[in-house]
Amino acid sequence: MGYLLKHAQLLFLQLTSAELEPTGISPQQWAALNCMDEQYGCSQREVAELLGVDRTTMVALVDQLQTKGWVTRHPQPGDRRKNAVSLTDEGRDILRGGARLIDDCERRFLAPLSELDARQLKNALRTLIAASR
Amino acid sequence: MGYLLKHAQLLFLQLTSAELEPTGISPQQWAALNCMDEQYGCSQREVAELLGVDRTTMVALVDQLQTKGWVTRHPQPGDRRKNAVSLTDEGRDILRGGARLIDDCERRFLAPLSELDARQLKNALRTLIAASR
DNA sequence: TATTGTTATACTCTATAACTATA
DNA sequence: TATAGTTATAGAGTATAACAATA
Repeated sequence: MGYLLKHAQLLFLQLTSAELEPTGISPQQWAALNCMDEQYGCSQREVAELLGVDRTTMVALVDQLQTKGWVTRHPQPGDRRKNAVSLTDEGRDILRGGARLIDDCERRFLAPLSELDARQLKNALRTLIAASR
Repeated sequence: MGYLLKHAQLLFLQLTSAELEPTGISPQQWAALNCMDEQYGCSQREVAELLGVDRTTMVALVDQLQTKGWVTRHPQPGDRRKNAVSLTDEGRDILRGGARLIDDCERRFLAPLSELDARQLKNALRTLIAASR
């Protein structure tokens, strides 16, 4: 089981990394943009929790995205300790472009399986992850 | 898909790491022992290939296992560049003990799924990995 | 010339501890 | 006293380059 999960994960990561490489964004950066878009105006802390990374790791991640001009930080009005992170227009473009490429990766990755098997695989993984909380 | 694979892999790794911790062996070390046992007398290079790690990484791995007295290195008679790695009696004991613990982890990990779903999950992952070669 | 094992080195990803500013 | 963000630092885990021994 350990071997299967590790190697499947590595294969998909390599696929998406290669596909996103020309756009200058990493899979992790894309995942961060995706969180920020879905949860508009949420704090760095909340994005970190959704991604499952440490809040110190999040600092560097947001730094990178800010340097590229894809996100902005502003103190939240209600609680000035928190940085609300939100996407710029260019960030939204990058997010959308990346989503197309990642969807394509997923289609190719799952191509060896029937549509039913692919759906069941995703459901099984979702069940295992949800059960561990 | 990336999220699902990454987090499922991480969960299982944490489970096995914690379970093996008292025995002083890591999941990766156990996997190495398992390869060496199945492919008796094979070279470091071959084990590295099966595990999917670099040959330089393999050196440190075998160093650790040798320090603990679980494996031995001897030049292969046919090709003296190669180190045949094989398990000591104690290494075989560790391998067997670890196998019991890992089986137990897998049972607990897959418990939220029906037996059929668990079997299909493993088959799907195997298919995806095999298709990528 | 190519391959195996080795070493030294560096890079990536991540977490821990200590600091600041706010609450 | 506790929390959000930050910084510096250290620890895994990994790969790259160069070298010796062997083929």
